[in-house]
Amino acid sequence: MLDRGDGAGACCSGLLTAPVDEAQAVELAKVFKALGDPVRLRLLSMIASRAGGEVCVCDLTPAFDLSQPTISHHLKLLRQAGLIDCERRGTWVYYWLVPETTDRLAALLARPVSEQERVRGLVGEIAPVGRA
Amino acid sequence: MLDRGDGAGACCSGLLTAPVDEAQAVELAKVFKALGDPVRLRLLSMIASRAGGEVCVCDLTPAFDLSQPTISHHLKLLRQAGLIDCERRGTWVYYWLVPETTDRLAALLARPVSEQERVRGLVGEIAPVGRA
DNA sequence: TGTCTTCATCGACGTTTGTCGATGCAAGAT
DNA sequence: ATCTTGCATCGACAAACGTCGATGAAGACA
Repeated sequence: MLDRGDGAGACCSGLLTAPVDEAQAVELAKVFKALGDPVRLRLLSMIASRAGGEVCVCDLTPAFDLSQPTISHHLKLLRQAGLIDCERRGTWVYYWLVPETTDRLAALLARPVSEQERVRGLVGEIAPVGRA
Repeated sequence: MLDRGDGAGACCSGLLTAPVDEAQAVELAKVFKALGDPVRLRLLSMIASRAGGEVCVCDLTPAFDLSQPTISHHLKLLRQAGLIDCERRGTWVYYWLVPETTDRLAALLARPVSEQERVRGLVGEIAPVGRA
């Protein structure tokens, strides 16, 4: 999932600049679908914003008015989408963000700078990327 | 939906830097859920990547192996999520992207630059934002 | 060994979703 | 006025989803 092995092709093309093919859309939809639930969004946000970068499940579960199996189920979906990963250490299980996945989503939703200029007006604020 | 009227508060906080509250998560989940379907992703991509910025429904429907009411239903969901908008001109209906919504999603999924440096190694490539 | 705690999996249930055919509505064409 | 075309809405149905209680598995501890 979220294969980045196709070089500069589909990986970096962006959702908004060229039509995505069906296979790509199926893979992408899985990740967006994982984000399409309030509980999972809050879980991801809690995990990602954690200071140490890790959260124990025992700290996540009591934050919701849901049963423990339900939280476990949502964490599984987030993990299958490649958004988080986990590890068992002794009695507890710790989850952390996979930033590469959210980075890729952000890049897919971002428009080229040249297109943003048409709406906003902050061209001079951004230094040219690449060669200075 | 996607109200930006709360100043610099929830609008720009970012999903990954601080835990989102429940109301915010509910609103955001609607948008991500709209993206969580391969057909809708392809529709959005086809609309957004269109040269003139607009697409007639009559150009979208034959691109899928689905019935016309189904395409119409998906377009409605995308519109309710604030991702696209439409207008009837004579016989035809034209759809276009609402870039503010995708911009906001991209910003929500983006990490602060300082955090990206820990993973990648291109600190010197990026000029400091704000004061030079 | 046995017990306790933490978390995942299972089976079930009601709700939501994606899809279809049938129908309705708006706007041009005849 | 009538027909035709383009698109939305309606009603129905199977599949997927979110949730729960019950159960299972892994590890700590006595």
